[in-house]
Amino acid sequence: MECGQFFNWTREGKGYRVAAWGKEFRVRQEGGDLVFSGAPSRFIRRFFALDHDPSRILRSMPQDPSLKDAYASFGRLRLLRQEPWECLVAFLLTPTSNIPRIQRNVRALYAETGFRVRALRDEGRLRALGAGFRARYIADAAANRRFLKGGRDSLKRILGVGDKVADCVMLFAFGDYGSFPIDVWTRRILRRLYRRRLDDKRLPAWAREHFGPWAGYAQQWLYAWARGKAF
DNA sequence: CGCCAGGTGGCCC
DNA sequence: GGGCCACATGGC
Repeated sequence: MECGQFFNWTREGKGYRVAAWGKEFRVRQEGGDLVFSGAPSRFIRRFFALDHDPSRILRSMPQDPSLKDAYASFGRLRLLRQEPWECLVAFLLTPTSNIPRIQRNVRALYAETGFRVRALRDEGRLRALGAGFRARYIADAAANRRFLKGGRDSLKRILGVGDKVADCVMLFAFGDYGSFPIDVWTRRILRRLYRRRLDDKRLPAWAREHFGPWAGYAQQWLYAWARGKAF
């Protein structure tokens, strides 16, 4: 919940209230159990990707000390299966923002519009909610939902969708688990730990190749690990 | 107050 | 295709 892949939640008691796939439900972790209410278990298992096997995913990658360390701290996280439109709207709010602000913007947008397309076409309203220059991106996306398909090239026709946002939507909503989104953090990580001399432009392809078909998990472990370290 | 933030589009050459 | 830079605002 807190590792920056998904933003539409609030803390509630010992757990979270979550809004996803047009539903609202509660979850909390108790030891190895996931306790929930407000949604069917079938949905919960799928959303939280409980069918994924993190240790097997780790073993599918080339091992190195940094990756093992990141896995030791964050290996229990899962890549959630997000609803594509909700995921796109959230990540259109991310450029040159920060996690607390993104989450606040996502929650305000959800509270105000429920992510309904008609409401999100109103750029002025989005600005009033604090989206800043990103308001235009979302208004454009709402007017061009036909490009929201499981393909990078189609996604990138939406204003505000570049390599990074496209990779996030492919990874978090379309199940392209080899996707390795490059942002300031993951760029820093890859440069410092793996490929100091490689062009920025080549990093996404390099990471996909290096970590393999589950590279997205490596990305998420390393991201969570580095973010807590003044890396 | 100044720097940075899960980048991108639109210029310029 | 690469190198700038504005974008709108909050966190720290």
